[in-house]
Amino acid sequence: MHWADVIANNLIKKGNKHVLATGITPSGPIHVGNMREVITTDAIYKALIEKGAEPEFIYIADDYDHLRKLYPFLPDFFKKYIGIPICEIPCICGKHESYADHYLISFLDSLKKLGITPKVIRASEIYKNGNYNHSIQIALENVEKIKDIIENISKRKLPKNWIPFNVKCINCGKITETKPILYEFPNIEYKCNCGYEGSADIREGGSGKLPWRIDWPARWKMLGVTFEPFGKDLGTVGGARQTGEKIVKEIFNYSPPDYTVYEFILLKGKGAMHSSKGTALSSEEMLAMTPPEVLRFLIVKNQPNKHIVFDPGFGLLNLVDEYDQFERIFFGKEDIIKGMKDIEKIYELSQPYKIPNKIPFQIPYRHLVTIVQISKEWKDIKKILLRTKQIPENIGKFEEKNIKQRTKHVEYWLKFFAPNKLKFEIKNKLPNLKLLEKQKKIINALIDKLNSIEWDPNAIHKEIYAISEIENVSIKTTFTTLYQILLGQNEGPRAGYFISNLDRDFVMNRLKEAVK
RNA sequence: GGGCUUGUAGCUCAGCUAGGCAGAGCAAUCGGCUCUUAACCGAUUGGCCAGGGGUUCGAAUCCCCUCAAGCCCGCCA
Repeated sequence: MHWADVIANNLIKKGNKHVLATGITPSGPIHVGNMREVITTDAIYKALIEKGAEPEFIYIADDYDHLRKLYPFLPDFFKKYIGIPICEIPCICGKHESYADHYLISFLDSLKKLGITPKVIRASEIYKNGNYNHSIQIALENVEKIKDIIENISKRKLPKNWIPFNVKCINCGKITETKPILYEFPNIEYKCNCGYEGSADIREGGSGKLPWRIDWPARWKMLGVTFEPFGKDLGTVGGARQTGEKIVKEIFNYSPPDYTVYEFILLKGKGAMHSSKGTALSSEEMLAMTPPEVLRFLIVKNQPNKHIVFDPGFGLLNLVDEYDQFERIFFGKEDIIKGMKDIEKIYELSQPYKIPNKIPFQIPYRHLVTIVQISKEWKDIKKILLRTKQIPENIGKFEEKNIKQRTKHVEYWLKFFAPNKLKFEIKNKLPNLKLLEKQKKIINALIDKLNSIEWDPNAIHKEIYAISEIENVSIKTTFTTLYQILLGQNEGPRAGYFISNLDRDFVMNRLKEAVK
């Protein structure tokens, strides 16, 4: 059984209605690793629906969290915003309402492409509109209990006058600099490092924020969360999940939600992703170089508790190939391979929206990698595909759009991630080169032959061999010569396929020019 | 120190939440006209499923122990 079904079944044992929660702080570019939380939850959400349950899927944007430090991608002057909630810091590009929105909007945009449509809740809103007030009051009534729980479980020593609430300074706007002096419902008198002294009324929304270890359990209760996955780092002993379980039971009187711990996605050769260390692949980048179903596929086919090593170089081609293979098997075009499990389910869960009712037209990614480098414009690419009969004349609009979209992804990949070994450029002028006599001889012979043969990969390939043999030139020399003339380099894509994709007249003229 | 995960072919990994013949891809070897790169085709080779114990008619799969590796343990996915 697929893991999403296993989890869904366990949830259904407890009831039919569920609230699945996810939460990612938009304090920087959201990377593919972060995406795992949302895609994992979406898979469970869809499995629940299929089984007739009534799940609700929510995403909480922690935009009331403060800026923790000056991340490497931020300009120096952002230093002054450290400690201020990210929804109250100006946007880094100036086009969004706030710092948080800058990252949040593009994240939500990615979600849409992935077919993930949770109810979005902004932490800043539920703080400001007072939804949290009751929880804040309860937390402040149980200071000692909460302190005990956190100190016992996390082995962390909290300061003497610690309270489970960070007051926001009304003067400097920071929530990290204030020290509480006296709490007497409903007011907290505080002193801020900026010099300001004042009083906050917790009945007023947005007067401050619960620290993470209390915020999380308070939220479970407030929103009725029954399932929420989290990363392995939070699952550790003494971590927020463990203190949260106890706090939610003993302070907020609510059962902790079910969960699954998900592992990190590692970048090949670089290890775990950290936006702050520059070793992250953002979800926008990923969605620019693959279709969304492939990103879903990557997450869905792996058990959440297994780490994924993702290779954005050659590995991406294999991933897309594998997806295409699953698709062929799903539609019965290819036999299932022994040992492959849950193929149908994985394919279904990989679809952002509807499952296609017939197999989409497939052109291998690797092949597109070659064609896209031959022609930049879609209409030219289409011409090649038609001429080489890789797509039928009567191709449907939807299918055409699909392939066109893939070429866009391939272009992006070539630009930013493809290994140099795979890149080439058709020179629009004959490269400056001096051919040896035997090279000229072979090209002349080719010109004669290529005129008359069928313009197809195998025929071209065979002709190249035949002529090399007749002229007694090493095959290597022939290939190298062709690449030099067409690409200005010594190596290139498989010659037969490659040349057949080029315009015949272009090739003939170029060859003639080369031996003039 | 604590926790989680992993260990299956030369390499990368499926198969473990259904206990029932050990599986793919790549590499290698051979063949397809002498085949250049990650868009070829067919065949062949290749495994004490980390090691030990237990449960079972039957274990890669479930349980226990040992060893090794990776990651996490202020915030972080």
